[in-house]
Order: sequence, then structure tokens, then C-alpha cells
Amino acid sequence: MDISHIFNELNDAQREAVAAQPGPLLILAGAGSGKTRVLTSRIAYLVEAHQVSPLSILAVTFTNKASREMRGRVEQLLGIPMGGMWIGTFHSLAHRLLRQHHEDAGLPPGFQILDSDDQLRMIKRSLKELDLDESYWPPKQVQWFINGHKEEGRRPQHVPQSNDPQQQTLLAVYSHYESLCQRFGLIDFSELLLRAFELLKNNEVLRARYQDRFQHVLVDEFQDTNSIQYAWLKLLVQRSKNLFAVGDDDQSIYGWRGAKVENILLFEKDFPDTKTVRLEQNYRSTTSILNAANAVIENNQTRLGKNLWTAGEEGEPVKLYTAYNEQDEARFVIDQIQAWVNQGGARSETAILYRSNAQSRTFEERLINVGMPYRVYGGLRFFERAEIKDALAYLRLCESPDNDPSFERVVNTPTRGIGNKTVDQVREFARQNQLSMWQSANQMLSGAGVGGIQLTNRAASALAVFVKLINTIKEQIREQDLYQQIEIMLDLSKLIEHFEKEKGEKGQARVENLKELVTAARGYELEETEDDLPPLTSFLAHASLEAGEGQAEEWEDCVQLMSLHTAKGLEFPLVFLTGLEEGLFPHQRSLEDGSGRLEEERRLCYVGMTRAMQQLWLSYAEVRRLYGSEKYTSPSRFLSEIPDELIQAIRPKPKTVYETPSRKSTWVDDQSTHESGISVGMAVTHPKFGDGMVINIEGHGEYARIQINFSELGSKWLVLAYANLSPAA
DNA sequence: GTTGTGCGCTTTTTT
DNA sequence: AGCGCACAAC
Repeated sequence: MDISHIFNELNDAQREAVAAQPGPLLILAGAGSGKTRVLTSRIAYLVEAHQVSPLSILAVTFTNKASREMRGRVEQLLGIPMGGMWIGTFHSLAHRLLRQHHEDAGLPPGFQILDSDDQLRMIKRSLKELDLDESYWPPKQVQWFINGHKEEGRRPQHVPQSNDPQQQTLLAVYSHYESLCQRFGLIDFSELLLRAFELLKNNEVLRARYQDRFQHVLVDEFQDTNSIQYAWLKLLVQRSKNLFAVGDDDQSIYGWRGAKVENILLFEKDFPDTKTVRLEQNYRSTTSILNAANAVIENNQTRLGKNLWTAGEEGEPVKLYTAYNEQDEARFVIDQIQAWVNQGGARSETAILYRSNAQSRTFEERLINVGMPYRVYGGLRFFERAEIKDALAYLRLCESPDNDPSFERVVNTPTRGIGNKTVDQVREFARQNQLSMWQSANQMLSGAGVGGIQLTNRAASALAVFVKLINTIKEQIREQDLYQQIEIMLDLSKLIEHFEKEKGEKGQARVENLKELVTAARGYELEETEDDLPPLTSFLAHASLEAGEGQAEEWEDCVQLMSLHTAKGLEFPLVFLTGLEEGLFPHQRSLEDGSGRLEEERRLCYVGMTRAMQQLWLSYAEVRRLYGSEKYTSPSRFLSEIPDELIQAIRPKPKTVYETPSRKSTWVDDQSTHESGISVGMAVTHPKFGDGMVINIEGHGEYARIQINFSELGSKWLVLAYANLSPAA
């Protein structure tokens, strides 16, 4: 079979990786080195050259988006649908395994997934039942504790004994939480992974079956795997040893949520005959950008070592703008984008990156001001919105009434006279009798006064209305199409009605979202799904595992705003890396709790810089308003790690002494006074544009251009000779 | 059951 | 500063 079409587009290192003999393979793929191409080509190669059946391939990614893209690209490469190939996120694959073998995994057939919100509620409930005060035991921290242990594969009984009373209490909550979940067949995200791991570990027959089936396992973003994910992979390839792992230690930025870069080192230890291939040729950035990024990452001590190079052109030097404050920073960045657009560039080719989401605001304000379209990534996604979660809770309750988080969520939404007191009583009754809340509600309504808990008449009748409502919905949606089921539920529950009453645009948006849910369901039904679950069950699982895109993607040409973490894996011709200030980036928190955190920040900086294809702008503000108060900043240490000759500093005013004392050579545009006597910082009047302040001067004599920030129009570049300026009164 | 007030916190994000 | 949350008053 002719497989040249797979190889044609690859360089030597890529080819070596793609065509390597089966066995453990570790691909260290630098930023922009064609990582995804290698991964997809490998799959295509296995199928075409080695006649490997798609059925025996398992490919794992971290996000649903990445899975979809990978499947699409493989299918494109092979020209055939790859329906039989298992490809998905760790969580979705684990879910699939658990659905198929729920009995072996000790789960009821209708087990439900808890998202982190639901998990938090469940933890709060555990705290309450154990009589622990939430202010001493912050639920978030308990959640962190529980997930941390699960991600390390530890059940409560595996956590090392400790005399620390605090540890013991946390452990007690962990145990209690676990028993609650088990009792009602609820599974949180980390549980999904842990259960799937234990399923294979403890069940020899199943383990053998999947080890035989998946002859080839491939993982993307291997540096982001946590302990349990790696353990699961190891178990799967125990026999075949055919694990193809692609990752980049320099792009490991999720250590704070349990990812273990060390897994890359362990890999070579766990599989002694591992073949390691380095992909070091970068196809994305100019030499200037790459050199600057390399200079930064070189400061990390714990690296496997890798040096990215490019055959591309040198390009423009990386530029640094020192802003007065965050507004000046925003103004400058957006002026540059404006200029880019004026030269024919697209807005969507530009990205503004920042360390923390709070920084987006200043940029947004400015963008709105100049009327430039933009899109902010991050924030609540579709399935995370309150109204959507309400609707899903109704559906879940109809599907599996013992789902307590859903019960609590909608028992009084819209309000129907079931207050806290009543809910507490139901919860307490459930606890005493080891029942779900749904079961409790039913029993309390029928068998009068069991267990000494007595509902008032009013509460009882309100609760009865709710129980009846759920039963009615259940009855009405039987035998209906998925989207009709949702429509019926929305109608009977009066959810739409409820949000319509909500004042303002917000209520309007919520109603829209609910209608969108119906549309989403319609679309979902048409897709072929990989499981053979009832549509509603399948849809609900899908909703838990995939949060959905931010906004419905308007394909308008707009500036992209996102955090550095979100930018990983993306690329843009023009990139602004903003807020390079000590305490902000690297973040204060990382500086405080040491142990490798700073190196992770540096990797984050590296990730940010390597997003840029043609031009990279760095910026920081000398004064930044944060949490209400103004703070004088000092430039990020990462800036001083870039050699002077690779960076060009541009400033709006004469440099002051205290910053970047090391960088003296290349102040290209620090010209602050023009021969005519006009200088930066001077207030001037323009006959047409009015009053403004000079913020930048470029060039000399009659060719000089001058940038003025007009009080009414914002900043503009003018040719000084024609500007006809006069000193402001 | 809804509405108002005061307090505390504030990195990054996926599933 | 701004938001979300918990509790108190209507």
C-alpha cells in the first residue's frame, strides 16, 4: 500500500516518530513542532502500513475539542470513517468503560456524574451530616483534599494514618462523602478515573480483554497526565507495551491541578526500552521570537533539555512596551492592533494574553471604546449556566429520582413554597433512614410521622405538588423524542415562565439559553452516538462531560482575549503578552509557595511567547490598579531573562532609572523630544482634534510621526510636519 | 419567601 | 473595586 501521502509532509524527526517500531515511544514535541500532525499520522500509519484495525487503537486527549479534532484529522488522512477507534478524553473513556461494566465496577446501571458544582454541594451536605462547621472546614478545601487523594489513587483507607486531628477530620469527611455517593450511585470527575483504573486493576478478565483489544494506545499532552491517568495507561499497555506518548515538559502548566511532569521521567523508567524522539524544529514562529522564548525557558533547572530552532526568517525583534498604567497598556496594545488591521491584517489573527482573567476588563473597555469587535475566552460555558443546570436537574430527576443534587437544585425552583426548613427535614429524614431525598419525600408524604420528623401541612402539600410534578413530567415524556422531552419538561416545570418574569436582559438571555438547549438536543439526536444508551441518558452524560463552547461562535473577525492557560495549543500571527510584572506574572501565589511553582510560571511565559508566529509584543504597567488600590510594580523577572539584543524597548516617555537597569542598549524609540521642541508628555492642541497629550515620537525632522492621546478621540498617530500643533493653553 | 446588608476574598481550568 | 455568599430583616 502506498503510504507516501503520510510521509510527504513530515520532516526526518517526525517521520522517525511516526514510523517507529511498535513499543514504548516518547515523543518530546516542542511548541509548534507538529505534535498533532505526528499523532494523527502515527494512527494513519498504523492502520495503513501495519494493517492495525481501528478497533484496537485507543487515543486519549485532555479536552473534547482535541478529541474531535484528532478524529477528524485521522479520518481526513485515511479517507475513511474511524467509528471503531476509541478516541476521547480520559474522562469520557473512563465513563464508557464504567457504563459497559457498571456491575463489575460496583455501580448501579443508572449512575450519574457529579460535576464540580454538584460535588461541592455533596461535600457541604457531608459536612452538615458530620456536624462540622463550614467556616472551619471550607468546602473548597475539602474538595481539594478529596480530589487530590483520588488523583493519587488513594481511597480513604489508603491515606496514611496520621495523628493530626485535622487530617483525621478531613479523612472522615472523605469517607462520608464517598459513602453518600456510593449509596446513590453518584460519581465525580476524579472518581470516574479512579473507578476505571480500579476496574481494570481488580478484574483480571476485563483487564486481559482490554489489554488484548487495545494493541496501540496513544496519548496527547502527556505532561498533563496525573498519577491515576498514567497508572491507567500503564495498566492498559502492560502486555503490548505499545504506548505512544507525546508531550513537552516545557509546556507543563497544570501542576497546580495534579498534573505530574514527572510522568515523562517515569515513562523511561517504567518502560526501559523506550525510544525517545525529540521534535525540535518549530514551524510556527520567527527566529527572533523563538530565541527570546528559548532564552527564558533556559532558566529552568528541571528540564529534559531541548532546543527549538526554526528554518524560518528572523522576523522583527520582540518588542517591549512599558506602560504608565494598565489603561495605557490597553490603549497601546489596541493601537497596535488597529495599525495591524490598517495594514490589512485580520483582527482574528491577533491575541491579547494575560495571566489572570481580571486583566481582560481594561482591554475590553478600550475595545468597546474604539468599537473593535473582540471575543473573550473563559468564563461560564453553556452547560454551566444556572438555568441550563436547572433544566438538566429536572431531566436527571426524571431519569433517576435518587439523584440528590438534582433534587435539591430544583425542589424549589421555581419557588413553590418549599423553604430551607422543609428541605432540611427531608435531608435529615433521608440521612436517618438511608434513603435518597426523593424516596424520603415520598415516604414522608405517605407514612405519616416516621422517625419523629413531622412536616407542617403547608410544607407537605407543597412537597406533594413537587412530587406530583416530577411524576407527571416522567409520564408525559415517555416515548417522546429527546428534544420534545425537554420541551415538555420546560413547560410543565414552568422554568421558562419563571425566567421570563426575571427582569432585565438577563432573564431574556436565560430563556434564550433554555431554547438553545432544545436545539442542542435536536442536534444531539441526529449525531450518531457511540453508546447504546437511551437518548436522554446519553445526552445527560454528554452534558456532564462536556461543558460546551462559551458563546455560540459568532464567526465575526475579532480580537482574541484569553488567559495564558487557555492559549496553550493555539497560535496567532500577532501576540501581546501583557502584565509582565512581578507579583502578577509570575503570580504572587506562585512566588510564595515555592517548590517548582516559579518554574511553572516560567513555562507559562514560554507557552505564551511561543504562541506568536510573526510578531510578539511584551508589555507591563508601572502602576497597576488591582483589588481596588494602585500599586507600583516592578517588571517581571522573565523580561530580564531575555537578552537585550533580542528585545526592542519602546516607551512613551523618558526612561526612569529604577526599572530594568540591565537593559540599556536598545531603547529604540525612547526618543522623547523632537527638534521642534515638542516632547513626550507635553499638552498640545490640534486645530481639528482638540486637546491631547503627546505620548510617543518616532523619527526625525520632517518625517517624524507623533502619537497624541486626544482627550475626546483617544490616541492618533500624526505626521508632525502636518499636524499643525500648538501648545495647549 | 424575598430582599437588603455587610463581609471577605480575589490565579491559572478540564472533565 | 466588585462580586458572591451568608445571614438578618421585612
